[in-house]
Amino acid sequence: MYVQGIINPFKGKIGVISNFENVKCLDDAVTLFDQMVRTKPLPSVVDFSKLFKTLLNMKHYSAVVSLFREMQTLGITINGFILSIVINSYCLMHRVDYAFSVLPIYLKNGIPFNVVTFNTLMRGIFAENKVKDAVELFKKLVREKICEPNEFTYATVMNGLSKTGHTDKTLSLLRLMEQGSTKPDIFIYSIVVDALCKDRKFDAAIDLLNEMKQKGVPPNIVTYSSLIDGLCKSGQWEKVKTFFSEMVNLNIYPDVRTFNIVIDGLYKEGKVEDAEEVMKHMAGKGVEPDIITYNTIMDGYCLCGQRDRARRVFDSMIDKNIEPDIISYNNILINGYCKEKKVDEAMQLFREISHKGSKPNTVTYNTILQGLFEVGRIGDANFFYAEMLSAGHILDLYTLCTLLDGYFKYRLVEEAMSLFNKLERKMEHTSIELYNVVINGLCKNGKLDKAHEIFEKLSLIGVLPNVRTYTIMINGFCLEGLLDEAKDMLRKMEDNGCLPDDVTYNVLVQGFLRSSKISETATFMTEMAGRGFSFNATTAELLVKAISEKPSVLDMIPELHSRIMK
DNA sequence: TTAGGGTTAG
Repeated sequence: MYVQGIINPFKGKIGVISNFENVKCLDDAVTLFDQMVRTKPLPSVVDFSKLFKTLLNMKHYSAVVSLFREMQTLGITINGFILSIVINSYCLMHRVDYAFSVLPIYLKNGIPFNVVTFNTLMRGIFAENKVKDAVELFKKLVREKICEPNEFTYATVMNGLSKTGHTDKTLSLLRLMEQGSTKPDIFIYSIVVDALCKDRKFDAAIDLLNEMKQKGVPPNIVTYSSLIDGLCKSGQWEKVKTFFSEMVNLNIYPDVRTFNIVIDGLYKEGKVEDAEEVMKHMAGKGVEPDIITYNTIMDGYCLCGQRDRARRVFDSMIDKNIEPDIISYNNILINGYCKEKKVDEAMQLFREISHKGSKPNTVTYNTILQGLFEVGRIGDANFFYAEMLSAGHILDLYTLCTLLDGYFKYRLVEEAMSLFNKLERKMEHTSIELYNVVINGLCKNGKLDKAHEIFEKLSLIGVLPNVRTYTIMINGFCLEGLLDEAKDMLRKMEDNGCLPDDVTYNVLVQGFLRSSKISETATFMTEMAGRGFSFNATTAELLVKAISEKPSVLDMIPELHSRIMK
């Protein structure tokens, strides 16, 4: 029994007290809804919005929509709270078009739009990667004074921008806010710190952290976790320790998320023992592992080639009554099968998952798609992609990159370009990562001119090349023996404030070595050493080859000499 | 006394 009628002695009428905490699943919610609509007098609109919020939290977005329609059919009063929950549901279903179609309902019912309406819509637009549309809406709100943007508005826009690679714009908005009346709060600062870390601008992130302290907006657990994540991913373990201690000294205690971040970082670097040490520390501090901890551990073991151990962890999870989720399946079982090139087993498991109560998600599809391409089963990959589309699955950037990369890898340039052109026309997925795949694919298939053309177009369409884009172009030029162009590109990237990384230098060195330009190779190697970058396997192989063909190479490259001595 | 913002998986 979820609804209890009680007499409210002050108002003298029957009110409904609903215990929404008892609503555990979709059935409970629908039962409660049915009871509510039959109660006389009707429960308040507040009760209905609480129920809708509960459904939203349980991710039953389409249920929100259908119950909302039923309310309308029954002529039950609605309000702005309910409408924004409906808009949010559509947005979370990646149907921002339907979300917009809710706007006329405001007008019909005389409910004014407010800043929440637009914040929710903007988040939905960003979720579909329509950066330009979102920014346009933001500007329109400000320009036409439709509503006053608040901290939430800025947070939404800045998060959307940073997640699509526009860290610089995020930073300018921060500075703009500091001048204006809506001052940046802890959410805003945390978004910028995270953006800077994802952009590998750690010094800037640390500067901002200090700036926060000075401005009286002290960093919290999220800010520190973001920074620690960035530092883990870039292998700066000393700094990880520093900030870990710093936060504890400030009485900000690492939570399960912080620990998961560190454990994940350690496994990704193959530091299994350190990861286990951190887990012990975590247990000692009384922080309970969650499902993500287990998934991280399993993923970590798989990465270190200890797949059997991961399956143990899998079993122990079940023993501890922690239900494996779709990520557990994705990370260890499906991904494991795919890595072992046992795609049929992966497919079979994929079919079984839904019977076990989990639902394959986009990552599941992407993993299998990638697995199929990996073993060259292009026809099956296409078939699987079609299945994904017809099942109404959301394609993410990874899906598209996997498809394009797969096509290019098997020299299916026309298929790749036709898919890319279709995507570009829709202009929904303008992300540098997607362009990187296309530019790389074209370069590797001997279509440097076309690749260059797309590269040049990037700035016109507002997509910023990143270090990988430049490296891909440099590699493209090197493959064609156009070493001057490769060097020009290196200069260009530095002029544009994009610093070359170890991959860039390895690519350059390989290009010059292949053309036997030893003295220039030596120059780049010295630069590499100065920046603390090391050779990768391919570079080392080429070097060995060059030396065996011509031993004097060794003397021409002093840098190499000292390294070999070491 | 009901709506909208930040950190971890491929």
